[in-house]
Amino acid sequence: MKDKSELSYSNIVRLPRYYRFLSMLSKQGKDKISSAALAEIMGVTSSQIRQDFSCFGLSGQQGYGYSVSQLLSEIGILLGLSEKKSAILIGAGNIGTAVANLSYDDKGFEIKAAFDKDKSLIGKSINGIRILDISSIGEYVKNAIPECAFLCIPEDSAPEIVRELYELGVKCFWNFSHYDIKTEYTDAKVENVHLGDSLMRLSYLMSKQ
Amino acid sequence: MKDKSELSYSNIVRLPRYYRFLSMLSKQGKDKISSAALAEIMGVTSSQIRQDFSCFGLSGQQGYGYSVSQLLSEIGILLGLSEKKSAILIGAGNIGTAVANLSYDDKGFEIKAAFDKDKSLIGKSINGIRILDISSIGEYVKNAIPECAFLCIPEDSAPEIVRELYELGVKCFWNFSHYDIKTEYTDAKVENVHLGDSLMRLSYLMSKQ
DNA sequence: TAGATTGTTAATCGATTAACAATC
DNA sequence: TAGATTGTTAATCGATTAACAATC
Repeated sequence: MKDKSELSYSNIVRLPRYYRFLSMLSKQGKDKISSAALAEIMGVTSSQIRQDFSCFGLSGQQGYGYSVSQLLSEIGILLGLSEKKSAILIGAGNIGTAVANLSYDDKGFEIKAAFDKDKSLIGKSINGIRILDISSIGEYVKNAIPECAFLCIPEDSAPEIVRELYELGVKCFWNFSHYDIKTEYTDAKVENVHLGDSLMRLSYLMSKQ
Repeated sequence: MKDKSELSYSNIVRLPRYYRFLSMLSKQGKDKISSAALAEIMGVTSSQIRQDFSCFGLSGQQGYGYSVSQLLSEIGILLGLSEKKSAILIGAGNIGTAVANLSYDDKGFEIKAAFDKDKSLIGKSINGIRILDISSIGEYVKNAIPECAFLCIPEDSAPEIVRELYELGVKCFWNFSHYDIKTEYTDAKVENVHLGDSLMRLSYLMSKQ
């Protein structure tokens, strides 16, 4: 197996998709799959699957195929799904509420607290997560030391919050704002969800022709 | 300018990001930018910018640079942001509510109605959008003929709804479910937002090393 | 004119696919 | 053993970068 850090971004992007399809097969009671059969289901080439699996350090059995349960468990480990990482939610508006209500049991995260500046929300809970005053975030982070922040706030307030969090040692972000964290903090670990960009791509697809 | 349909996916993915950075420059009052200066701001190479712009059919002036307002307006046209496309929202839960509350004025869409199966939601409104009974969707679509559906429902109910919509002529989807529309309906225009996949990638980034 | 910067061609790099020997 | 399928190497394809002539 290659060093994990050698995985290219193209590889990483496909990893969760493999996990999803293999979970489905597992639920269906399948425990043996060939690269050709999986390729058919996923709409990719069997070559790519074998190449990817080889990069991921996953092996099958020649003449037989791969074990679904084994693939699942190894991809789960690779993705770090079994290590619960603590997160805080910044912004308890519409997006924040939706994010708070996702299920995190099987995804390696746990939201410990939420923060908002809206006084009317403070003290309430979403999905069992207490909403605290954003002004208390420095104090909270110093004590609780969350590993990661889910950034569900508008772009204009993002730079300030990110700076504060980063200086307190929070360097991983699930970023729903348009603020470009990586260009400012190159060593931060960031996964962006840009709903606006996604929608514009749909607009493009619908407009052409 | 090349035929629009010749744009590769790598090109399309970058298009909204250019739009965002150029909007920012425009707000700052800049109306002249060189590929080198834009590259610096966006953290990419100037070669890529010139190549992309050339693919997009955008031109500058040799020895001078590009006009921000001109780029913005042409990328806006390319993305189809000025043609309002009608959409319906399927699912008025947490994600659906968040999606209903996004601003669509400048993104080329308008949500005409929302649908849910939860009787307690029916008749209410989110952000001025009426929530209708999901069982009336066939009738609604036949009359209103929306161009696009925003799919904010769990995966298990997605296949059935997509089939119904597709057969009624709705072939464009902003898909928040994990149901793989493209493999079933190859001519559908689909933009996926897979929050689970995104979170797993973050988990991967945080787990390695 | 001289300097700057585009637009384009060619070179490089990386990712995907094809082929097939290894082997279960 | 024969058939199936992996694992890997080589070939192809596409995307990114570098270079520079064209030209404002």
